[in-house]
Amino acid sequence: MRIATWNVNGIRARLHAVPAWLAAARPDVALLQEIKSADDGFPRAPFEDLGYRVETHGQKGFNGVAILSRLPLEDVARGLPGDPADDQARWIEATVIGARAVRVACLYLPNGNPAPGPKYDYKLGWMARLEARARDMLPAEEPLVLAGDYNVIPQPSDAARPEAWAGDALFLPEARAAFRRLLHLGFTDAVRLALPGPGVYTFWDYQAGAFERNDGIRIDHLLLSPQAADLYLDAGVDAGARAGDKPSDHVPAWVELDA
DNA sequence: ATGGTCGGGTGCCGA
Repeated sequence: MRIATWNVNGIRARLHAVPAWLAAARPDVALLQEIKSADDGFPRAPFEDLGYRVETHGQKGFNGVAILSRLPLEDVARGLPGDPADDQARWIEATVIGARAVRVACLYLPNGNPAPGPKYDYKLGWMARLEARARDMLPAEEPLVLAGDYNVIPQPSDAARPEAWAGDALFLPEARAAFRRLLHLGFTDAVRLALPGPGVYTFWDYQAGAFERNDGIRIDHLLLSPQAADLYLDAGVDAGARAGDKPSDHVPAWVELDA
């Protein structure tokens, strides 16, 4: 079972790039973030025509997440628990029925800039709720993949120019510590496992020719529970997706499980 | 030090 995560930065703006990538890469499951679409505005047909079921948790204009799956889905749940007042669409989870059943969560973690400020507070609060949700899910001892745009640069080696990110909400100590707390519950960073060296990036700013200069950061992650890590086969990043026409500012990251 | 680029809720906001 190959599971990919991709912040598409607007699904309607990506109606060439995303179906073309799915047709070429053929992941079993694609977890999409920043669809920037309400549920009833999501263009389902191009994906259903490629054999994918479509489950969305959208909102008008910004945010929004979706699960595309060529395998059956069960027990779809929308919204990160822990704050009934939070109406931002950033979390959807489902069980994928392959040779093994795998629980997947698709997340779009808040950016948090400018920091300090209310947006950074919202980010840290959201990360505390994410840790609580993970603590709730782990005792089931089923293969679990928490994947998406984490908006966290885990280490200096995950940025081409770490000094440029000092003071940014993606790289501040509290956000990185919250990411480590999540990892230390027992998760494996799949892309780090496959590609431990520096220079592996999933995002390049649209501005100032960042991609051409390879001035990137690694902020899209696939975290594997112990039972999912036991099924790990391979992982990677498809940086070629940034080179086509009208690309997202993020590229897909993926993991292959023996499931 | 400044400005640079996208997508969408639009002539501004979030990233």
